[in-house]
Amino acid sequence: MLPITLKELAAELGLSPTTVSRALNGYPEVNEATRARVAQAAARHHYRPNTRAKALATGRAMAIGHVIPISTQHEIVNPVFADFIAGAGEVYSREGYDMLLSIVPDAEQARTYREIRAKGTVDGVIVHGPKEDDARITLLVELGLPFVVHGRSTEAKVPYSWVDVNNARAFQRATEFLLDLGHRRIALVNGLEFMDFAIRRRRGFEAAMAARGVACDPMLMVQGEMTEAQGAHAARAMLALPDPPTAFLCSSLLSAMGVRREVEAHGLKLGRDISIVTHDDELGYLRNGEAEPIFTATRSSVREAGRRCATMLLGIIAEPASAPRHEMLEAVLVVGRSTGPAPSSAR
Amino acid sequence: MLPITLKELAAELGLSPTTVSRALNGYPEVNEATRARVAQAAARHHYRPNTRAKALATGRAMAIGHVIPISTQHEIVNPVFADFIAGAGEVYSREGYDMLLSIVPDAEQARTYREIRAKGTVDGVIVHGPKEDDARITLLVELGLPFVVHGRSTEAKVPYSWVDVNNARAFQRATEFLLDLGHRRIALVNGLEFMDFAIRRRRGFEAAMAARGVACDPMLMVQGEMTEAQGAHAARAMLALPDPPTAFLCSSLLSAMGVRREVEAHGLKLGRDISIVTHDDELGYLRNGEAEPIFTATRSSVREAGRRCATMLLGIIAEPASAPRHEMLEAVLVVGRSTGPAPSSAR
DNA sequence: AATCGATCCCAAAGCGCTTTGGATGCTCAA
DNA sequence: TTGAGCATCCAAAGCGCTTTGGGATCGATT
Repeated sequence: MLPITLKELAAELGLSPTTVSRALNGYPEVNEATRARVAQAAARHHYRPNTRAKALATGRAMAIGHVIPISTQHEIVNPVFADFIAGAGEVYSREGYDMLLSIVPDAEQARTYREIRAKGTVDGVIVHGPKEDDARITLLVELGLPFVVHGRSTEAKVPYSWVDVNNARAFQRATEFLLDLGHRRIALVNGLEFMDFAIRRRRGFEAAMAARGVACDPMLMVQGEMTEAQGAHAARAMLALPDPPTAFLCSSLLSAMGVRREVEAHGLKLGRDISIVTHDDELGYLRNGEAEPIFTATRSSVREAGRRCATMLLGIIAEPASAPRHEMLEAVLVVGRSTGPAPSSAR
Repeated sequence: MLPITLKELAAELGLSPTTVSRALNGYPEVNEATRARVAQAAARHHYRPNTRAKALATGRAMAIGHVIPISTQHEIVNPVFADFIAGAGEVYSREGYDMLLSIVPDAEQARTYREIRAKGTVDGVIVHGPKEDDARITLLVELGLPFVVHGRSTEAKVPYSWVDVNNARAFQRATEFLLDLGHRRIALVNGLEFMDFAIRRRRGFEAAMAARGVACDPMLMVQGEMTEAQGAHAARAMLALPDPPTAFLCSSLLSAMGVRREVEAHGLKLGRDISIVTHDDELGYLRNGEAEPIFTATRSSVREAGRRCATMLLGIIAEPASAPRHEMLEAVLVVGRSTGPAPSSAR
């Protein structure tokens, strides 16, 4: 059962394809009575214009590309990606856009963007997981393909549009919060520090420590893929130190869960013996408690970020000549049961 | 900087578009010398045929659609989805296909498939998250859109192609394993039981219990969104029962982590006081330990399932008249540190 | 009665590609 | 010498849609 075409629909109605097209696209030069007739027939047949033909005729693909980097060593897809996509997808489907996904090893990113541009399958792209100095940004500017970066690239030399969480401030505040509770031995369990967000988080942490004249101990700072295992490993190693941390600052709920496991395995009690603050992306399947948060956390919805990115990109596509846009999301610090005053003297 | 078109390329080479097209597509009726010239020029200009035009001309979109249902109550995107997509994406990019994503509330599924079909944006679709009696299957058959279901739909009345894990057998074996260890009070922490996989898992569990003449206690069976919180909740409630379980069978690593947390919070030791077996989808960011598994688990890579589904679908598209295809993946039971003999008498 | 504007509709071109059905030489056997 | 056969190439149509540039029709205006 082949889908009905515009021409067939026109034939059935005794109209020209032109008129049917205009009727359906809301042009004024068509009688309201015939427009109604057309609309009715279209609905009856479940008619939808063929996207490929429409795209070819209009020059607009009505599709947005998401190029998801996949780290070649670990073959891991960033777990925030599903939620981000869900947020962006809401916006796209509301605006009649399709979403095109490419999951591409780091090494092939440039080639992929070139191809996407040449093949003309999308009107714009979202850049995921920017590094500190990300070559994709220059490339995309050069290619003239509209794009929005989810995150930033500190070292980028050209202006570009982005939506980002204020990672530095979030981690600075989290650190201050722990310092205020009397903690001095604070561990940082961070993401991979070639990722821009991870660098900013570390800087925020360091800035807060420096401002209070507390030294950062390299032994208490790790980076890595943000998994449960990472958190557990880090905690195990650090708790075995002669001068172990009294608090952990984690970049992800999964890491925090790993830390918690190890903490409890040591017979220590969370919020009394050891404090944990974590960043919380508010992933659908990984909630930080319900009404009351389990972990004290810097919270920022990655799904909302997806919505914002998509909205911004569609705006840019609608107004290509406009200046680069930026949107900074502030994480809120929510206090849960995982933090408490530093254990006074005893150790 | 607009991408170069076939016509322009032809003009530059002093050839007709026809010849250039044939040269690039490997048709025999073109001189090898000119083919080389064409190929070289194409490479120099990073030429790629415009997908929309090509699709329109050939009638093949060279794209596969994934329609991801989003449960309207919880707004949760199934966490396995990222890994599945990654697996499928590998296959697509290798075969020159694009991947189109629609994230759609349950209620709009039918409309979405209709639209996808009419708009002609894809050559086939993957159906995610089948229910016990899934209307999408009949609809897709009726629409004549090639598809593969990831999972099965027990009550479906028409033949269709699927790739599935043998969920029943996996959970049956897991249950037998626990029974062999002497457990009798076994709790099932399942996914939502309108999902086909969850039903099969329950049946496997029940079959194993029945075969040993052990009664299933409804108080020890819960279903729900498979999150850490779910596991913790379930465990808390069940451990408070007068006759608490000695073992938990979980449908997801996240649930299992929740159960573990609650178990440890009760001062019980995993593998000695309480056993846990879980299903493990081998998600990239949620590994069940490294060399040695943490949880005893029925393991089956969802990423591999993605690869299989994609491969099958491309096969069906290449050979549309062929009979429905099926592929059953067997989960392996890996033994970790979370299981041990049922605590003898003491309670 | 002739002109003019609206109003409503249509023919045809074009988007960038593939593909059908030749056209043009050139070689080689009869 | 001729025509069959082959190797190479090309013109043009067509995929399903939008859009440009009119063409009717008709009531209103002069």
